[in-house]
Amino acid sequence: MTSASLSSSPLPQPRPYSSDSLDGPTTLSEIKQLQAVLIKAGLAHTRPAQNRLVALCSAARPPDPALDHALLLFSRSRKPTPFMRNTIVQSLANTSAPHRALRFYSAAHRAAIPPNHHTFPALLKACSHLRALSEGNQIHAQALKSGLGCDILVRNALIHLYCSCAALDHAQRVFDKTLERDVVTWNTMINGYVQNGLACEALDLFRDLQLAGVRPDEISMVGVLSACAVAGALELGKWAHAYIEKHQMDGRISVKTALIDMYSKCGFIDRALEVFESTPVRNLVLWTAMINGLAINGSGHRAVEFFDRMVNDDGIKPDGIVFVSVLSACSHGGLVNEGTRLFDELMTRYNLVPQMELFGCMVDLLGRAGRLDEALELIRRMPLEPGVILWRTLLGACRAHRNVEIGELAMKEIQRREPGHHGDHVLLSNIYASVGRWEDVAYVRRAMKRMGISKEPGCSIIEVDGRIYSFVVEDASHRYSEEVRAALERMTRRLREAGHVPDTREVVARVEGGEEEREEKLVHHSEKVAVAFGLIRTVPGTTLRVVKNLRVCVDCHAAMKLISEIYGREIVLRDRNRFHHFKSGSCSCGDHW
DNA sequence: ATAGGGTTAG
Repeated sequence: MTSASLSSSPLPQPRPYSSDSLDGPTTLSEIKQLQAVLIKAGLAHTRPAQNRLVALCSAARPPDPALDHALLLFSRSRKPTPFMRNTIVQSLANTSAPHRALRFYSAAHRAAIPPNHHTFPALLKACSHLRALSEGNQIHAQALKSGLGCDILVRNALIHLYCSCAALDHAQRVFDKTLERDVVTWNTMINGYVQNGLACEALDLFRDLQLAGVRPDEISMVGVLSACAVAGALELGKWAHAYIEKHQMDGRISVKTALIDMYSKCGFIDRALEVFESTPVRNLVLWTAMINGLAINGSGHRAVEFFDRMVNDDGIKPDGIVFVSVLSACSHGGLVNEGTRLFDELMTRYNLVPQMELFGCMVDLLGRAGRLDEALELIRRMPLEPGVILWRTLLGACRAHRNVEIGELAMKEIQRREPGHHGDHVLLSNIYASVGRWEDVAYVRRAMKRMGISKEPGCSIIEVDGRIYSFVVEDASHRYSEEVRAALERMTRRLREAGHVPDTREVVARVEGGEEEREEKLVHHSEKVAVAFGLIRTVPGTTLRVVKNLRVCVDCHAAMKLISEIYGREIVLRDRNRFHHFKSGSCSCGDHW
């Protein structure tokens, strides 16, 4: 094969900037041309030619037709090579039907064709995609039996498998027993922790990587940035950014994407925009990160603007994911008309079939805007069987708009599908509380107790001097240090002096507990403890950044506003869904969350 | 010679 033989066909041009190109190197028709040339030259049946053709198929875009062609080549081959076989397993593992990889392998296994150290990573990858822990365990056992259990590729794939299946203890065990770790080993474990929401563990592991004298690469840095995004750790994220620039690792679009995501999720939207504007070539994922950043930081109009820019200026076709972001921007910003327009275009202009999540966005959009009847109508008329999440979204909207009637209806639907989810009962209780129906509040709480439903403990983290401190509400005052206890007491006193009246409507305390006990619970809400800690550990005027795992309660929200005023501090509080920027006594969310 | 790890939502 010569390059001249393909010179008339349009070969993919080298990308000027990004190494994460969206298009594969070759199309199927180019592969077929090459194959024709090889046949004419009488080389088509040689091993290198067959290997090369299959490899090209597996790298082609769009992959599926090329993959079928690879399977054809394989079936017609008189003597398929292990390379062909492994490449096909690999490609099948990366499709939307990864179990085909396992089936393909079983056929070889039955024919007593031995696997090699490239077979197992591909099979394990298929299991990772399928979250198939037991199949993965079997393959683990086979790898050990084949004597390939020590191979670094196999071990890395095993770590990846266990992380994908949320079996972090298994992953950690394989990691610990892997003594000759390479950078991929570290990256797999770090990203595994991040993907399971364990940011602190991921960051600790990154420090271990450095202590072990391993040089982090771009993917290590993506992992660190994701961890910072999860934890809301801006200072560490800035450090990582500086490190990336110092070592010239900011060329990849995935690094830029991770930076945008990190700054957005740390509430530093201006820096996210700077990174975005400094990126010359943008793809869908990068745009999505930016649009989502605008969405969660409350810039609804700009999110829609960026979405239009992406489509019109860059000619990028949106997918379901970016639609989730832009529609959630619309619902937080109350942009009902824009949201409806986009939802229509989703089908008419982009030929996408809306999935459940997108109906969820629309229910949220209508519900938040107070158009509860329309939201209910949409759920009833949608072509899919509405999932529990849609009803839950509607229930949340009923809380915001104090609608008992539709709220009760939504709750019934939820209970039929998934009883025992604590948040639903809390929401219903809050709806009753918001209209003063205290007997019903008490009833819900008794029901929760009877059903043995407990509340997920609130947890807040705050970063001070590059270290992350986390505070969990469950074990109240006796677990705090003397320093934290005293700080919390002082802060509570100052709040009272400034006229803060505890608002216990959203406290789900034991019914027999009196008002005093419920007020006491409020004091110990984790975001208050984190802020009290931040107030004493940072110099006056420093912005406090807190990340909470649950939605912020009405009392904490009011308290934060007051704290921002009396202490002259900005507080950026990220809750389960969104940001609250407290400044001079008010909040960016306009008290709607 | 070719075969591994990463980014966006919920």
